Amino acid sequence: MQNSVSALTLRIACSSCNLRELCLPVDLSNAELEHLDALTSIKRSYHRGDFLYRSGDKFTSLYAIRTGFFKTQVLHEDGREQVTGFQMAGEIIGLDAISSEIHACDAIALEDSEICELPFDQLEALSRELPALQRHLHKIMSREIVRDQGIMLLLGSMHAEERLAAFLLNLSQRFAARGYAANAFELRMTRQEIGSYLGLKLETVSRTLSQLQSNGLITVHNKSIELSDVRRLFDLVGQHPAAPL
Amino acid sequence: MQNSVSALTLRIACSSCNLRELCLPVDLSNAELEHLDALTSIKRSYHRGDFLYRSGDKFTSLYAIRTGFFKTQVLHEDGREQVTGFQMAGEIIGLDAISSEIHACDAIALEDSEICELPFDQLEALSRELPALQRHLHKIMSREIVRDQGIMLLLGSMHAEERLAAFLLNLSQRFAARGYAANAFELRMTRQEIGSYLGLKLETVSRTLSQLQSNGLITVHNKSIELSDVRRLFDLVGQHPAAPL
DNA sequence: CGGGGACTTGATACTGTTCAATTTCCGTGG
DNA sequence: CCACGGAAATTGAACAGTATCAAGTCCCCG
Repeated sequence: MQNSVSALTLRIACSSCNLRELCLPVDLSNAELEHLDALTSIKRSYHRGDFLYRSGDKFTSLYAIRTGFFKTQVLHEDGREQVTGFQMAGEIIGLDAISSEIHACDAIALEDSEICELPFDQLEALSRELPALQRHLHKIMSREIVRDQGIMLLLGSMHAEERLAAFLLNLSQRFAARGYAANAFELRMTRQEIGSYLGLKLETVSRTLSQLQSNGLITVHNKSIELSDVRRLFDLVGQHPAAPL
Repeated sequence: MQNSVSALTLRIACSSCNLRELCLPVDLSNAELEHLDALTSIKRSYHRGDFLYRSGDKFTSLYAIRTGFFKTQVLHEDGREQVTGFQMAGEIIGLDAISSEIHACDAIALEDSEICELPFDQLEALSRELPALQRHLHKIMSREIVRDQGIMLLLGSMHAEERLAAFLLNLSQRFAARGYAANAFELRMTRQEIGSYLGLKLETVSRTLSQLQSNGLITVHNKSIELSDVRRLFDLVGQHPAAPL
């Protein structure tokens, strides 16, 4: 479930791009696919630091990430901020805004990125016609709920070292699902952003990465990470391969 | 949004029970309502401690709580457990299972409760016919995502005192939305369950409640809570009336 | 090549945990 | 109705983990 990248996302975002091989169960006729293609005609590019949307913006569309990397964050009135997720190619962003029709968080590009805009009214209309699409949309939303609950578990009951192990393993699995190396990758976010996501201060993130390195579990050089002992990383998290977060 | 109890839930769970006054925006004809009533014919009762479903159970239905109080929790392989939410009358439970078609958490009654079972296949079919219902279902799922993100913020960046203030205010608002007293209520859960939900140990929960009491913000007698100074509770959380969590 | 942000590391402070001892509450059975 | 027993809750003292404050280094962008 973790490594099964959203089928809708990919089917949609990828009819016209390079991720088709990740497309999943949704079986549609060619005619039906044409409807989807019509729905997904709006493409857009963003540079690092650009906002895809801001908290308070009116909700109109979901966004499928075609390439690149985003973060979402909620800003508290008193200045506190919490990164609620990091999203990569093939993932859908904006689900939180459906409830109030106003975006509840900011979405910011962490590197140059391309998205496909999915007008939600049209998506709903089409999913009334296509039960497979409807089911898929529901699964995507449900998966987001499961993911969030995994993070609640992490924030509520794990120590710094375990949180970072879980975080790195999660990234690893998601990269692997996209055909990239599972055990060596570049972090797209700063220590502070990682810390915000994991409920830690940036110094603790830095220290803990150093500590994982000196224990031989990983190798760190700035933003480049190598997982040297995946086995022990899983042990730390207390799970065997195929984990939440 | 927090105090707007799920309309679908209520419309459904309440056509045949005593919560009709909370029913919300979904406008349906009588014929359409009959379909909903047909969908919601399965009622069931649970005693305190009963499982509504268990992690690993096959997913077939969502459940609308008609009366009572539930908790949901995820169990980690190494014994850790995390309470992911407390649900009360008018709320929908089971959304996390849609993604994998297997329940990802346990749902346990905290007091004698009644639920209305909503077979998900039928719900999906009906929502293809009724756009208002479809939209409503989407909003319910999205609201759950927003709620979870609020808890992430709480777990990631708040101190014990702030977490408890936010927790109590949230309960207060939800009771108020159901017509119960906002400033005096009984906790249905133990200190340990509160602690698990808030990422604290039960001793810390106890100590912090005592501390809030001696500062004059609340009055505690076992499970009975009185909010003596809502103003300052909101200040603690760093928000003004109408808050997440 | 210069400058500023990002990162690392150390020393110290503080919040929450852990361990332990009591007390209180509540359901059960006499 | 009261007495009993176990779970729940409170409180204290010592401890652990993370935050905070501060200094210095590294890296990348312009």
